[in-house]
Amino acid sequence: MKRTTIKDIATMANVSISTVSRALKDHPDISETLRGKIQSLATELKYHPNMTAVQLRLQKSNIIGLIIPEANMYFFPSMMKGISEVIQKSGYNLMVLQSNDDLQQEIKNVRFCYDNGIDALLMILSNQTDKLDHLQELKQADIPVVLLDKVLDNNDFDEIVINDSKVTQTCIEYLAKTGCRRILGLFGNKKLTMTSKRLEGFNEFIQSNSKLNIKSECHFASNTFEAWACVEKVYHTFKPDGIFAMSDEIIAGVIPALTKLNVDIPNECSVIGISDGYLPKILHPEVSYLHHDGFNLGKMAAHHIIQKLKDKGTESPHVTLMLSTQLVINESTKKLDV
Amino acid sequence: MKRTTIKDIATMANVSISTVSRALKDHPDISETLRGKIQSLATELKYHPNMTAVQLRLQKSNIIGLIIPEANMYFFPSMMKGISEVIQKSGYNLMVLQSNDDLQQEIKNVRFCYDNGIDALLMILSNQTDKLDHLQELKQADIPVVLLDKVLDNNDFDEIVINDSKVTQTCIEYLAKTGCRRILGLFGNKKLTMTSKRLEGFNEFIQSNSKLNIKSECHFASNTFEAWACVEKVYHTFKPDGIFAMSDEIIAGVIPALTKLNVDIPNECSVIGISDGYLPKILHPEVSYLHHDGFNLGKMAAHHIIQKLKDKGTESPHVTLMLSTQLVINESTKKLDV
DNA sequence: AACGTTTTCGCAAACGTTTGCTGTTGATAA
DNA sequence: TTATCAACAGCAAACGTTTGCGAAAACGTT
Repeated sequence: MKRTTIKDIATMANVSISTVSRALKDHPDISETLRGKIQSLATELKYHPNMTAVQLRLQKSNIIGLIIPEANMYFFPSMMKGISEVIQKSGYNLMVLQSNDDLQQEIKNVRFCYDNGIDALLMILSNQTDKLDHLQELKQADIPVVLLDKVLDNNDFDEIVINDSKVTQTCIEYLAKTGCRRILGLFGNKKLTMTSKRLEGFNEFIQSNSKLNIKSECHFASNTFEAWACVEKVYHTFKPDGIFAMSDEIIAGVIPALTKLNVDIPNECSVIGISDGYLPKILHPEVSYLHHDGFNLGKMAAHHIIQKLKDKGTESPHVTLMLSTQLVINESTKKLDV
Repeated sequence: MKRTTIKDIATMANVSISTVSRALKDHPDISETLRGKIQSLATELKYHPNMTAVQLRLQKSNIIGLIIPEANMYFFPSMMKGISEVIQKSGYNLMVLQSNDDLQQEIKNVRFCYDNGIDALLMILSNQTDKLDHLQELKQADIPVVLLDKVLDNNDFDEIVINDSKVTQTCIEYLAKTGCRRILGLFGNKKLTMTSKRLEGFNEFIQSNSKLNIKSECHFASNTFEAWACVEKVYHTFKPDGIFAMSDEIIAGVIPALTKLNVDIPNECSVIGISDGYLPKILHPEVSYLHHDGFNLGKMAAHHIIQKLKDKGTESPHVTLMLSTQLVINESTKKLDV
């Protein structure tokens, strides 16, 4: 069955299509009576505007794109929830695309967004992405872009992040304060700026607190099971009394590994991580973590990009928004003496 | 900067718009030389067709919509991966929308998809959805719709599911075979067809094996922490020697609850569930599960809908595709005597 | 009765494509 | 020379909207 168009209504009501168009959006040019007649006719015929046509005419889609590497289980669900909540409230629609951590796919996705007339783009870079050429076109077309979470140095796009270095230091500091002196750092994909920032924080704390004489060792794992394997391999050689896991994915490998090794957490070895907060609750023992709040990150990002959409036209320098964080202490670490 | 259009190219090349259009898609009407000239001009000007316009003209978007309740951590990531893999390979694009388990939002999403000219729709119903009126318009417009995983009885849409009743029976059967005689069933949202099907299977096994004299008790929890609380409350009164958890979300509550209660799994109490397979690996002890494979479900659904897209026009009755499943036995249950 | 205002509505262009049809070349065959 | 034909390219309509402008009708004012 063909979709009813404005033209159908015009024919039936014996008026021009412009009159119908105006009547449907309560334009004062159209008399009360005619307006009513046309509107009831429209609902009767179940008329809904063809957004493709509207988009073409208005050069505006009300769609905000979101490109993510993959919908993994930890961070994205809560972040997407935050984003979509805000976006929907603002009358926009969210269109989610996945790059599967593949740069070529990411480029295609950006292309797709641009060619389909999205109004703005939220983006989490893939692991492979190390420059942002594919975003220049959007920039030139004055389409707002906001990068979340993973970012690159020296880019000129708005970004919203946590202070990776600082939060890592906070974690290590906690371990140190509770007596850990042999700390194993487990990190994710080496190529990510996020990883190097967190690694930086890790090393910085150790170095600037050299009086504590902390021994440390760092390793990289690109997923849960690599992290697991890594702990199994390293534990007996390095004998850590504290482990820092830079993400949920890593935490999910560390805990089972230690459990299998029959390590007493936290008495033999403390564990702390950076996490969105869900996973730590269902693991045993409950893991201490620096709360990297995906839900709020999403909300902030969405708010920010909608603001940019409103301010469109006014030139503004790019900004970096920093999300506040919080340390949550559970059973996987010793308590601080108060 | 304005986007370059076909018209810009036409002006520069001193030919008509139609010639450019044809040249760009290698139409034989355009001479070799002119074609080359236009094509290089196009790449030089970084021309990319405005898909909105193409869509309007061709009445086809190459976009497949996917509406999900929410991007929770367990099932959706792998499913989405399966879907997007297949869809991208077929030259389509996937547009993901979330209903947040809210029927009104789901209706809006369907509306949005329809109004924006998607070619087909994949859909996981929200918990609230109990009829499919909002999909009728798509059906009438001959837009393929495939329902995944959660379905309703007596609908006339294509669906792809697992045999909920049977897989549940398989789980309970395993518990029974390994000696469990007091089985606690933990289920999700009561209103879901999925839940009642699985509950049905549960009860059916118990009843049709009455000679085994199995005592059972069933409870409902709509999320991980409700499940957790439920186990805490029920465990000491009912004293189960086997627990069936109907989903990852439930499993994630059951294991920590038992751990806190100091229950020895599986010696005091076995645990088995229906799962996508990731979570069981990182819990301790590793959980036995009936593999409900999200990745494959996604792939199947995507293949099916693309096939429907190809077969468009040819009338066909609605089908129900059944995903094959597999039992994976880990440490959380006793082994079968061989 | 003549004129000015307001109300009410339609014409047509525009958004960027695609494509059926037509028209113009130049070459070939009769 | 003329008819035929292929090769090449443009015109214009169409997809479904929105909206500036102009015009007709209705009304009020002198």
